[in-house]
Amino acid sequence: MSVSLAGAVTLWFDSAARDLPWRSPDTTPWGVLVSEIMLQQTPVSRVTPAWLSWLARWPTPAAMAADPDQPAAAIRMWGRLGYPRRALRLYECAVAAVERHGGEIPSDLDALLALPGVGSYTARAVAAFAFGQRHPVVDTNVRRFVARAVGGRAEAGPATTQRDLDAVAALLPEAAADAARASAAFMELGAVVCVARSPRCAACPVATTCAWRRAGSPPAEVPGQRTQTYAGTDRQVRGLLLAVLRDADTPVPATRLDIVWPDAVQRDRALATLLADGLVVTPEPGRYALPGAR
DNA sequence: AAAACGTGGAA
DNA sequence: TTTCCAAGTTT
Repeated sequence: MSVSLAGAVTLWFDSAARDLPWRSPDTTPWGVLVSEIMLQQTPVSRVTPAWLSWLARWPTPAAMAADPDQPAAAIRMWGRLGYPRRALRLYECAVAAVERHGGEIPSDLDALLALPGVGSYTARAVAAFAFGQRHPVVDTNVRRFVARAVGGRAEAGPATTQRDLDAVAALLPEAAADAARASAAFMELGAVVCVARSPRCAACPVATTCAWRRAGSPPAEVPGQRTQTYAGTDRQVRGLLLAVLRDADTPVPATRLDIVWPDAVQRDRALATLLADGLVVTPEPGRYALPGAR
């Protein structure tokens, strides 16, 4: 073997990396954290404009924490990225940074893991991409790429396990900066070449050594998981309700919410979970608003 | 450990 | 038109 897997993929990354704004060398750890939270289950194409707007308005955690319109402003700025609880978590991260870390995003992995909405993936991504540390960064792209290139399987398991972390850690170069770069490269390859549906193996820098290809590109073992329809779910109703409040500049009466969904039982249930999540408040009986809205 | 949690674009 | 899927986290 002339060059390691990480080396080959990193070399490819050097010329093929997309020019994403949060990859700019002057991006702060806060900017990296914002990107990682936004990218949780949301495609790059939709995140990019939201990230630019977010950082323009709140260039630091302190700026965000001090904004008197929070957290309503965060929820509004979040727009339609989906999973709006992430907007709340990001605001809470800003507050935590100010209260616990002198206004900075911490570099320590355990301190990162203690931030709201920051799990195993996001904490390691920030530690690696913002601080250049050597940690396995394992997201769905990396799991899929490693499952194929190393494991010879068409698909990865359903969730990130300690085994996944260990497997990726074993692939990383020793030098921290190289390891962080390799992690970004693995993710990029999984995102644009080693994709889920029709992998573009002709464009892959490690196609000749890929265990899955060597095995004849066998199909996935399990056909597929549940289809998970969206129409008619509580999720859709929550989205409709929150959209009304996002677009309103004063607290709205219940009648404004009643019209977005005909089933009162499901509507009330969705509203109750929004209240429980802290995404909606009742400033006065019978009226609803985003938290902190003035 | 399974299920909840949004949204929109591509196939 | 329907299904798949996108840099996950939390309970």
